[in-house]
Amino acid sequence: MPVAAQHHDISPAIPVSMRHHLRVVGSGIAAENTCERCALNAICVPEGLADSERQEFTSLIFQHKRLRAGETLFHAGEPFTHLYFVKTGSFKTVVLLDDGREQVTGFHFAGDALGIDAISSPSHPSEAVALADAHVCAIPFASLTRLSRRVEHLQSYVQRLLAREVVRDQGLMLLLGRMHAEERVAAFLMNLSSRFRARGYSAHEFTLSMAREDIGNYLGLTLETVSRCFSRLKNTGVLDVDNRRIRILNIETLQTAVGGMERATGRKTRTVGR
Amino acid sequence: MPVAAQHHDISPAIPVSMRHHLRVVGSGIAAENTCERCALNAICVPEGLADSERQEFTSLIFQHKRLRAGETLFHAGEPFTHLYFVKTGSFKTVVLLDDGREQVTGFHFAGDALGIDAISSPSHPSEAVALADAHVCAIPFASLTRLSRRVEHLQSYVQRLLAREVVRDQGLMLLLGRMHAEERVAAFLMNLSSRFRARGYSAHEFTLSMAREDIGNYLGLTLETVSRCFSRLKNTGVLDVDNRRIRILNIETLQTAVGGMERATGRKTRTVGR
DNA sequence: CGAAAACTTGATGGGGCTCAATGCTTGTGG
DNA sequence: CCACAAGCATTGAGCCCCATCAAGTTTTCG
Repeated sequence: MPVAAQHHDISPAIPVSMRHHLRVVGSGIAAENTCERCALNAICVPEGLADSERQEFTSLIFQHKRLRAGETLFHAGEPFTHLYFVKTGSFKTVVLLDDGREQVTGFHFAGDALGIDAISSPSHPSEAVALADAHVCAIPFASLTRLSRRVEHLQSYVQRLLAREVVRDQGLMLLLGRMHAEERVAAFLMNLSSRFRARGYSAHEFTLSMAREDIGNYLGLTLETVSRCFSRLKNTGVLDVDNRRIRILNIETLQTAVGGMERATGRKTRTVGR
Repeated sequence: MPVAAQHHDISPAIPVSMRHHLRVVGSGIAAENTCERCALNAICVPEGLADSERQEFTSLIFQHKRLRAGETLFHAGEPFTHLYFVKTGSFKTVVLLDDGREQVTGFHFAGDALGIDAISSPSHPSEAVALADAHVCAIPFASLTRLSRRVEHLQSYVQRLLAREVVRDQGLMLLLGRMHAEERVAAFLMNLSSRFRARGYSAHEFTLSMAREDIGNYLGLTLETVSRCFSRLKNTGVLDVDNRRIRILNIETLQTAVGGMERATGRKTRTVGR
C-alpha cells in the first residue's frame, strides 16, 4: 500500500512536491530514521540545535507507527511512554467524562504533536483517534527528558509544546464559552484555513477529515447545527460546501463572522456574549 | 494595615493558626525572604530539592506584591517577566476576544501560580485581576530558567506546572462543551470545595470571593442563570446560599448533580450532551 | 448492489438568554 | 448616623437559539 493519499484518504496529505521525502521502507514499523529528509523536519525538530544534537534528537525516534482510519493511537488511562508526531493523516483527541460523555479537544495534522497533555502524568488523560489512515513518529519521552538535561534547547522545546497547548486551549474555552453557533463554525474554518496555509496547502480549498459529529462535539454543538451553519454560510455565498469538500469564497466575511458583528439577517442585535 | 483578613476580605484567608507565618515587614514590597516560614511552603516550593537548592529557589523571590481588590496583577499583552504565587487573597484570570468579549479561565487561591500561560510567550495572553485584597510572591522567570539548568528538579517543576494547567483546561472544556447549567454550577462548587479542603479549610462551608457575573462568565452562563441554579440547589436542600456564603448540606447529591443523572424534577430525560 | 454510515432538512419544544423590576449590601458624604 | 448612591443578587416574563426527534437523501464500503 503506497503512503500517498488514497481515494478515501481525505486528510490533507503532504503536497505532491514533497511526498517523495516521506517514503517509508517496508510496511508497519520502519527502523530507518528519515527525519533529515522528512518534509516536516522544520516543524517537529527543535531549532537551534547543533548538528550532533539534532542527530541525537532524531535518533530518539525509533518507531514509525501506522494507523488505519478509526484506530486509536492511545487510550485515556494508558501509561504515558511516547510523544508522537503526526507524519501523515489526521487525528482527533478526546477527553472523557465518567458518565460516558466525550469532548473532542482538538484536531491534529501533519507536524502536530500528540500526547502533550500526558506530560508529568503517569497516564494519558485523553485519547487520540486517527480520522484517516495515518502515520506517526514516536519519541520515548523518558529518553527525550534524559537528553534534554544535556541539550539546553530541548528543555525549552518541551516547555514550548506545553505552553502552546495551554494557549490553544484558552482559545477553545473562549469559543465554547462566549460564541454563537455560527461564530464557532466560522472560527473553526478560519483555524483550519490558517493551519493548512502554514503547511503549504491552500487556505481557501480543503477537505475535512472529520465527520460533522466530531466537529459538533469539538464546538459544543450538535451535528445538525453544524450542518445547518454550513448550509447557511453556503447560501450567503461565503462558502461552497460539498460534503467534506470546503471552498472558502469570501474569507473576509468569514473572518467577520467570527468576531461579534450583528447577524446577517436583520434580526435584533443581541448583546452578544451570554 | 494588617495583613490579616479585613471585614471586606471575603477570600479564603490563611487559617488563623498559620497567619503569623505570613507577617510581612513594612508595607508594599518586602525584601526579606520568608518562604521557609511561609505556610504555603509545601505548595509553592518544589519537592526533592537539596537544602542549598531549596534556598536558591526561594532566594529568587525578591518581590512581595500587594494588590487591592479589583487591581490587576498583569494585563494581556504585557511583557512576561515574572511567575507569581498567590500568598493571600484570590484572583481571576481572563482571556479577551478582539471585540471585547471576555472569558474567565480560572480562579486562583493561596498557593496557586499565576502567569503560567505566558511561559514561552513574549507577553501574557491573559490578565489576572485580584478579587479581594491580595498578596503575591514574584519569581523572575528568567532567573528560574537559569537556575533550572543546574537544578534538575526545577526543570520538571515548571513542566509540571504547565502540564497541570493543560489538564485543568481540558476539564473546563468538558464543562463548557458538554454540561448543563446546573451541572456546571455543581461542578464549580465541588471544585472549590475540594480545593479548600486541600488547603485546610472547610470543604462544606466557605465564602465566594467572586461575583455571580464572574462565575457565570467562567461557566459560560449568565449571572441570572447562576443565581437561579443556586436558588434551585437551595430549594432542594443541597445547599444553603446566603449571598456569597455557601454551605454544602448534601455533598453526595451535589456530586451526582455533576455527573449525568436525570434531573431532580421529573422531567423527560434528555440524551444529555448536546 | 445493498446495507450502513454520514449528511441534510424540517418541525417542535425547551433551556437558558434577555429585559426588567425589586431587594439587599456596601461605601460615601452631609 | 442616616440618607443616598452604586453595585450586587434575586426573581419573573417572554422569547430565541439550538437540541431533539424524525424523515429523506447521499456517500461509503463490504
